[in-house]
Amino acid sequence: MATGPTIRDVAARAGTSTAVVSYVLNDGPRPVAPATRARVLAAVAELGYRRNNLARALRANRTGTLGLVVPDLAKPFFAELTRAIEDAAFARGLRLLVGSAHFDADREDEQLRALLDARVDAAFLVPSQDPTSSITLLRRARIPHALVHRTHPDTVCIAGDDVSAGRQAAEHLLQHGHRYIALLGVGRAEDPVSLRSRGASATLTEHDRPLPPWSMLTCPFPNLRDDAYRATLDLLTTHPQITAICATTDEHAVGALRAATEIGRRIGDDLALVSIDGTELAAYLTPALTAVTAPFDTLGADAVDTVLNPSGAGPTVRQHPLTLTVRRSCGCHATHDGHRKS
Amino acid sequence: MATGPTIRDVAARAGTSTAVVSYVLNDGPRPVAPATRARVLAAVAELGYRRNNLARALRANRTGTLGLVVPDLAKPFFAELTRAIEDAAFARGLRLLVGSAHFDADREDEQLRALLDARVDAAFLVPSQDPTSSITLLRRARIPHALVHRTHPDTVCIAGDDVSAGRQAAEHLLQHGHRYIALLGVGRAEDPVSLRSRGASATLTEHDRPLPPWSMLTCPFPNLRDDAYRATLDLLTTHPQITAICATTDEHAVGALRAATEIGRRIGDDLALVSIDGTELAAYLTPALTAVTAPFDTLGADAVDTVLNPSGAGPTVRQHPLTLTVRRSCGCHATHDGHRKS
DNA sequence: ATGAAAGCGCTAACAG
DNA sequence: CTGTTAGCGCTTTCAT
Repeated sequence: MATGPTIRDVAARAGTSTAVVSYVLNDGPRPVAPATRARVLAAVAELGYRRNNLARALRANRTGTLGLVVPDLAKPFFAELTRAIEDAAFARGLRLLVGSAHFDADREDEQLRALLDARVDAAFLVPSQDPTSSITLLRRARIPHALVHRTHPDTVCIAGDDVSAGRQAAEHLLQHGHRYIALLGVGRAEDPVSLRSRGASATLTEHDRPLPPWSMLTCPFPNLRDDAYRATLDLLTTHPQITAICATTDEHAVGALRAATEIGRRIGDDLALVSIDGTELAAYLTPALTAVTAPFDTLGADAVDTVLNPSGAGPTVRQHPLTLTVRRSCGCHATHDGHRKS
Repeated sequence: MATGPTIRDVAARAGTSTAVVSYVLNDGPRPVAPATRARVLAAVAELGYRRNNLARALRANRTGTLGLVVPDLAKPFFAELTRAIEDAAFARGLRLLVGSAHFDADREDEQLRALLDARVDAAFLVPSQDPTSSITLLRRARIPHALVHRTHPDTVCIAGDDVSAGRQAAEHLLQHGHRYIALLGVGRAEDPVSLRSRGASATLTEHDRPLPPWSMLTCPFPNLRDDAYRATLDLLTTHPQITAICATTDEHAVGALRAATEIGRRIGDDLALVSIDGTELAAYLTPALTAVTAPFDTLGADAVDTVLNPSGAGPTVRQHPLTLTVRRSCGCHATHDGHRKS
């Protein structure tokens, strides 16, 4: 409650008006004489004055706060994305409000409304399901916003180039000489899993290694890990000739890794595995996962910059390339921290 | 900029005053006649009025926002803790502002100041290093706050019972009949790693299995994983008689798992491993890690409740028990999702 | 270059 | 039970 000194106290101590103090504090919009400015700054220092951002926000209609809603803050991918966005926001002097939607559409809606009530300057959303109604909500709130890690024709989206990521993963496996390759993924509509699957599949077809239907394993959302586990167990049992697996997310890969291990196949040795995402989890696993890695920091920075400059250019999808990080799981003899050794 | 309808618009439409509208909206502090209340609510609905929390906050000196600073939002433990705290805050109608300190004291200080500038109602901190100066900052700001996952005599702390967690881990290993047990941990001062190490060590000593000095592996912070990897590699090479490892965090365990695997020891088979933390990462690994699991949701809920009711009782440490989750890495033949099978 | 003053939208005395 | 009104602390127009 001891709200500390106000701009009036500073003005009084500096022997000037609140207007001038404000000009000094904000470097404008009007000029201030050097001598006055010095007195103001001295007063600020002596009083330990800190501006009340609430009042500022009310007046300026701008809070300096951004908002982010993800399906689950604790999942490695979203956690890393959150860190990246927070870093970018912090670097620009902004704060970040976060919320988990628990993969639930209603909860996502509530979280979004909470952000709007908090009067965030802009909002980011990694939608849990079909983003249509969320986009409508955001549009009606007339607040700058962007979809992250997911695209939709009606708004601005910051995403990875997932089709290319799928291609890279498949290509790497092809370079290893694999002929029997399975694909873990095939999600809904235009989500990353689906795009990556499409890219991988296209590449395999182009190299005369079309995926037989039985080797395209569909894993419902959001129990990716366990679904991938079961699907892989099944596949390896019925089709032992498989020598390589392309996982469309690290979670899929985790499930595949467990299934393969239980069945006695050694990943990186007699079974190759390449993943897509490249969260730190991929580096943690044993063997470390070769993965097409998402550019988290770039995504975060671009997301923040994009909502900060509402170019008004209408819906767009800003795509950022993912890059291959070679570790052990593909069979390359790389060191465990990702540097290729042979 | 289209700030939407204000309380005045609602008052006008309902044919009453702003005061009454406010009373209706806040259920007090004064009573309102049912008929009037109904008219107000109708007006609110018709106008799609949403209260401006900025103005409310400025007036009430209460933002409805909590703040959290952790060393790294993307690390599994902190990510899960963040989710838990956000869930608890959301359940109580509050928002959460987050910040990463990057394990840096100065950055932590900046993040804390950012929270204060945002006028959060209360703040949580998982300190990156010695929390003394951060505590001073928080105290001077006269804002309710709590340390989480770390204790300090000068303030209120929400933590796990880490000594007991260490004991539980060691006991489980002893029950398996292991005689040569190594300990991965031994952090600084009173941090969780150090407390867990102390607990484990005490239990081993009490059971006449004191840890020889060479089997207590110190892993500097925050490169736990790689340090644990190197330390374990070293230990297993020089002391192959070791049959069990007690890791004080999941990150230590990840490093140990990799080292053991590279050296040809099979975790859960000819080398037992028990970890402490129990993040989802533990369940993801192959083999799944038996771990003494932190009660994230309880910690989050208690943290929020504690700062919301500043009991004024002065510094305390509120301790919550961790519980053993048996999976594969200890040698128990549990199913992969943690249910004990034999 | 500076000061006075009008609000931003809301809450809560204070008066009926 | 309800209306009037004074601010919360700040920014910014309008004077000077």
